[in-house]
Amino acid sequence: MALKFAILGLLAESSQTGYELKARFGGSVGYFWEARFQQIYAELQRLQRDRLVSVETVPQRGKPTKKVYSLTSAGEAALHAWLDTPSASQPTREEFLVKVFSVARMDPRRALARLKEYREEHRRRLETYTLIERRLEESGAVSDDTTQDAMLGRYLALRRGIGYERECVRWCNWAVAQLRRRVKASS
Amino acid sequence: MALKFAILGLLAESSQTGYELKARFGGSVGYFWEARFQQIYAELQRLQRDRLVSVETVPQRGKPTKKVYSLTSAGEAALHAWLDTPSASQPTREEFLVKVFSVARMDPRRALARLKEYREEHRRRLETYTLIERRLEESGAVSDDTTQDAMLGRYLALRRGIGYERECVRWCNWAVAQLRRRVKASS
DNA sequence: TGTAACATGTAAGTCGTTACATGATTAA
DNA sequence: TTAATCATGTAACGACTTACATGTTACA
Repeated sequence: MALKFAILGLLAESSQTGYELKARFGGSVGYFWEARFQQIYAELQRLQRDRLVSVETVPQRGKPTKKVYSLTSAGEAALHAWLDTPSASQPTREEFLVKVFSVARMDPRRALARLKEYREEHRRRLETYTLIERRLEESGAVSDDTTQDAMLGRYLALRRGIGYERECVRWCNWAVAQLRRRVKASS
Repeated sequence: MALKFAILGLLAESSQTGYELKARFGGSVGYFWEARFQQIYAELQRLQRDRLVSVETVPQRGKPTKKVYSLTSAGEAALHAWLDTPSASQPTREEFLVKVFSVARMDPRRALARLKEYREEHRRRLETYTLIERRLEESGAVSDDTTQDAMLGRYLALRRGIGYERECVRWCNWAVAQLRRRVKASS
């Protein structure tokens, strides 16, 4: 469901091809809902079948012919209806935490290594997000006080991403300390 | 993949039936990987086929016959191998944040209502988790300083859950303030 | 008499991943 | 000539959801 509406949401901003949508996913909704080309193309076909988007085939010189998708009024209505529906609480799925759950079965040194890898991954994400935030702020589009209408969703989502990654790294630091004690105790 | 090893991890603690596993999922790994009965039963059949678990059929009086599953040595080896494999970074999937991304398309008042529902959901979860933590601490099994070996994974995961929900609620509060300004501006 | 807890499944369908497949243009 | 960017797909498979299906005992 979410992919469908992530696409409709992006098409509401501007008509574009599947290829362009894939690129837009990175740097926007993609932080919270990734998708591969195959999935996007398949979804676009379904959306077209259901008349939520329309297509225009545009031949190009020097490049392959592309299909530009646009939101139809039915698509806009569907998007609005979905946005205004309370979200059913969805299960959290964090593979790494499933591993953490069995950490007592591991050699503490190796567990520590895995945990540090995880921390690095999230440190990098945090860095990326804060960089994007800085650029947005410098461009004057957003700030804590005033945010351009069109940027609001992007900004709110970005701040959530930053908060999430920051908290994640903080937990990692604490967990690393917990495991270090165990390494000492076992040596 | 994760479900498979979540089950193996629980069976490593003690042999049990699919029905019991489902119950154990709540209050433990279930915070980070939920599963329905159907999925657990199906997975157990696959694990049995692959000799990672063994089964004993136990007739009961007063209750239906049950199948008690145990980890085999092959199952233990598979669990350890998985635990010690670096986790590939997995995509985040948060449906609500996909909605947030399109918030500029909504009436601010309605957006505020949806956001508050989301906040309530996470407030409740936070409350549940902190209650569980308090009970664990009172039982003497865990603390910031010393944690029983068998409890370590449970405790680390729980603290992650608490951190996540707390940060989520904090973001909601900030986002509510942002939207409130928009409601005022539009009235 | 009904419902909650115990106990286990099948079948159909959706969502997502991995692998396979094609082909043009541009810049190094 | 090699890689990157643009551009779009199919097919097989695995993970997960929803709906359907069955039967016992204990307790209110």
